[in-house]
Amino acid sequence: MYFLLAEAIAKSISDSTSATFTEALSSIELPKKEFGDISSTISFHLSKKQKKSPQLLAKDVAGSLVLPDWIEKAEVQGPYINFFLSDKFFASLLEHVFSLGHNFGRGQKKDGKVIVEFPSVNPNKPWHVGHLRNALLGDSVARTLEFAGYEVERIDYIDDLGLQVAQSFWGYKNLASKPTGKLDLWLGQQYVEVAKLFESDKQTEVQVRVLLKKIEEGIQPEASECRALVEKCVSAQYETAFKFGIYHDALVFESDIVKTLFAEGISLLKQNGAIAYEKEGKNAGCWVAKLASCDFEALESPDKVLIRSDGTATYTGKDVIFQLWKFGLLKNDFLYSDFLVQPNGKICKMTSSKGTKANFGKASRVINVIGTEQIYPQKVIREVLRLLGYQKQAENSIHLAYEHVWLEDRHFSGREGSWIGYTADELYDEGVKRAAEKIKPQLPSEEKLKIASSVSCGAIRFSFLRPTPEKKIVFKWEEALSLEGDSAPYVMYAHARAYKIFEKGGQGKASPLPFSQHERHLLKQIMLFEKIVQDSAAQLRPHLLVDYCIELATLYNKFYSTCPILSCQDDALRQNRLAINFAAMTCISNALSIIGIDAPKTM
RNA sequence: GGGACCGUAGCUCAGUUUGGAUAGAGCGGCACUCUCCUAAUGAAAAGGGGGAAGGUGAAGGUCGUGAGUUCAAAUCUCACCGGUCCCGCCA
Repeated sequence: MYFLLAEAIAKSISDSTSATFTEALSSIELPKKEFGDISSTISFHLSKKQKKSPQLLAKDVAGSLVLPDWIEKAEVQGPYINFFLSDKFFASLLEHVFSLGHNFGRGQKKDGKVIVEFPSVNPNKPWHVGHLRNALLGDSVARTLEFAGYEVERIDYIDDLGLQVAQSFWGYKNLASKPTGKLDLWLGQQYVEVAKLFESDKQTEVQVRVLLKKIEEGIQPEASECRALVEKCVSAQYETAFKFGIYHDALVFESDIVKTLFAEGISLLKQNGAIAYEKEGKNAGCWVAKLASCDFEALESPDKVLIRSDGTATYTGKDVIFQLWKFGLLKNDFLYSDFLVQPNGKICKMTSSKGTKANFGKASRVINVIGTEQIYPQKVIREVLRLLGYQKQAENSIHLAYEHVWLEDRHFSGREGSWIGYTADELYDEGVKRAAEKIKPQLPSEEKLKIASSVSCGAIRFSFLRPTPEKKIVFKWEEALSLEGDSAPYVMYAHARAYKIFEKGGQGKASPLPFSQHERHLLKQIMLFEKIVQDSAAQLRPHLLVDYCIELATLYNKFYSTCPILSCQDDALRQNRLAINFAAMTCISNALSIIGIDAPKTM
């Protein structure tokens, strides 16, 4: 209803002034609540054209407006025109929320598919809190886009041909210790050992390189053994993912990209003239993208090698080919088999040498969730697509860049093992422990565990999603697991509170009785939900929803403490308040679901 | 050498993409509320000390610095300062 309201106001402004509808619409703002419910700065824009003072114009405009019945009155304050919403508007809003229920806020279906690729963690270690940030960002962006009306596909890229995996695989085959406990954790710890050996012992290095070459070339039995180990490791990583409500549609293995897409991708690159063969110089024998020819800053390295002199592709070369696949620009396609059934009931598929065809890829927009350190290579991918003539796909290649999670004085390194003690699993478990201490002791222990799990997941999601992605996070246990103040439990508790009242009093019935201050403020926030969903989807910034939830819960709590509901004697008023309570509950629940947090009935 | 991002209250961060009214939260700290102790016998607490789940209130700001554009700048432009990252046929 926010959009309808803004359009209605813009229309009445454009009808009675020289402003266009678009100008009028862009002049609509949300003022501080002391000034009014919604406002327009149109007089500033008009004053430029008409050479009159904005103050005078504001008066003229406000006097001549024909207002829809959703608006009680328009008031002029200096150059601003402030509108006050009518009780009728709020009653309609309540009916609107009632009729949509858990679809309240959902955007209309939009054309085209969006691929979100995340978190693409190397399959030889457990997720640490840094990987978790990537995964939560990707998951929340995917949820937001879905709720906003887009078709979304969640892809996870599995680099099963890297040096890291070869090192872990070598250790798995050659070292004395055998896996115990969760496989990803064991592999990660072992990788630290192997990496040291690899640095110090020439023979180990040679053996690992030989092994790497074998798995790259698909030589058996090593290639199959390694693939099996990688799959087991990803399964273990996904146990972690599921605790946080993170799901995927398909895993794409690098080995399958090499087998299925490479020949076609490379010939496409060569044919198209987008990349050039270097006969001499430092890149002699390589195929190189000449980035200086497009409007790439000339000062960044203008030549980027995509195909090495030995005919293999560089990282960026592979990424370009994978990106082409994501947009459906290659003829060859993967086969898929089932990877596993996820707790949400959906099967996660994986690319595979045998299996069936599926309709993954062919997206109109691709969002890669990758750290800021890869801004340059991601930009190269976009430019190469442009060189290939895929202008539109280049524009729709989006790098969702996020800053890393740090410890006070160092960053996380898989090789050095600085992540040990900071895995996503440990964080989650600690969160469950802390949450359990705060839950009503009278609840049955099974329910207590369920709530503690939700609270832990919620608190962590909140603390990782709240800062904007480009902000570095210094990891601190107390902050990551904060259960007080601006935190998920605060919002979850507001929902539980509303649910209790709903359970006892029902969902009420809205009527255009005069609404009190606190009721109006709460309802206005509910009205904004649709706008926040669209803003958040357009900007790929889930933290807007996090902030929205906090504000919503705060306004609900003010309503709760100032407007008695169940004890209200006046029946019509009671019904109205029950309706507000129900609408707030619906809105909190819907908003939380987009950022992957449960809305509990009790806690 | 070049480029990108970050810098807002003591701390952690919103707000910058789309310029607009008095720059917002949370945490912490402060005051009050509550409570216990403290006077040669008893009551009493101006003043002092301790505790605290909660509640209430107020305080806290050169928006990194300086210039420019504008009726209007945290927001746009430029320069500078501080921090981080990137600029391989590596991974």
